[in-house]
Amino acid sequence: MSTTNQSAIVRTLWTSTGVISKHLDNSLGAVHGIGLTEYMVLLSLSEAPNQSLRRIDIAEALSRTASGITRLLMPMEKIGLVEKQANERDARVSLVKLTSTGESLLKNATVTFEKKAETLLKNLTDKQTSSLLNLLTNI
Amino acid sequence: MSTTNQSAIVRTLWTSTGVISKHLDNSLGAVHGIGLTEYMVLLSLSEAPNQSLRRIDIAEALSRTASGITRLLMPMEKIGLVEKQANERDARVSLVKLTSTGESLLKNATVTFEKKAETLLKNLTDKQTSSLLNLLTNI
DNA sequence: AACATATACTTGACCAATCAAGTATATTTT
DNA sequence: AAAATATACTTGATTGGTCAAGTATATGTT
Repeated sequence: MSTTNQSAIVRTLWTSTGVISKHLDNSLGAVHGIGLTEYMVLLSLSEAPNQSLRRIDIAEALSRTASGITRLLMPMEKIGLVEKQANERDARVSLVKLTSTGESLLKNATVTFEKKAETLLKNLTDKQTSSLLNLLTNI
Repeated sequence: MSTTNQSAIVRTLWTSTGVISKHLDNSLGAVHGIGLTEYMVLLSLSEAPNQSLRRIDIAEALSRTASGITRLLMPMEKIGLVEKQANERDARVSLVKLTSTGESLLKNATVTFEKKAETLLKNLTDKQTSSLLNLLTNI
């Protein structure tokens, strides 16, 4: 296989993800006042044990830097979507926990997210969708 | 099909593209001093007739705003990768043309790009690769 | 011909994220 | 136990991008 094919994948991945992300970001922003990255933070927290994570873990999960996460969380904390918690065993870490406010916002935002995702991928058949998901997780 | 599946695609698309983009951006930056977006600009220009495009067309191609493109091109012009050209028929447009410097940098950068793309997608078989490309272009 | 609207860009103010450096705490080595 | 190193985070400076508003030119309408 020529590398050209793989380059083409990366290129298509980059452009299509760019378009998709912008649409989602705009929808989430307009309807719920949060960006796509913030949505991903809430999602990560909701799936974590005790709905709380260390900042680094969030950074890792979203492929962002620790400082990026610090800055991202500040306004989220201010509007009460997440809250800080100390870690008893390690004074360096400050855990981030999903609040009930954050949880209910996430629930609503997920409706928007899913609706938008559906329209963005409406060109794919059911079979294609699951096959695509399968391939992507293999990367 | 549940929308959950489509959400999962978008999510996977977002995270994996994020990781991939960062790797490519770092490689291109370290080796050739340009970012991934700049690489995409050069690529678009190289494929355009007369290797020149209007700023808007670049913006369109990369899903960026016109002002974003203006700012992106400034340093590229300064280091001689692209050059401004007037359009005789329409004084509003300022065409962007790939220079020979830009072209040769693009050629080198493409080697890096393809090598990196190959290692990033090494988990996929040939069949999977073409099937993935096929699905992505359907979006 | 004059006026209104649309298009192609640029600029100022802002935002999200990065990197490099700094602080505080934990862990490992000697 | 002390010193060196590693980890978790924060902060200042910078970058890449956005949006809103402005300028210049082109096109459509009366």
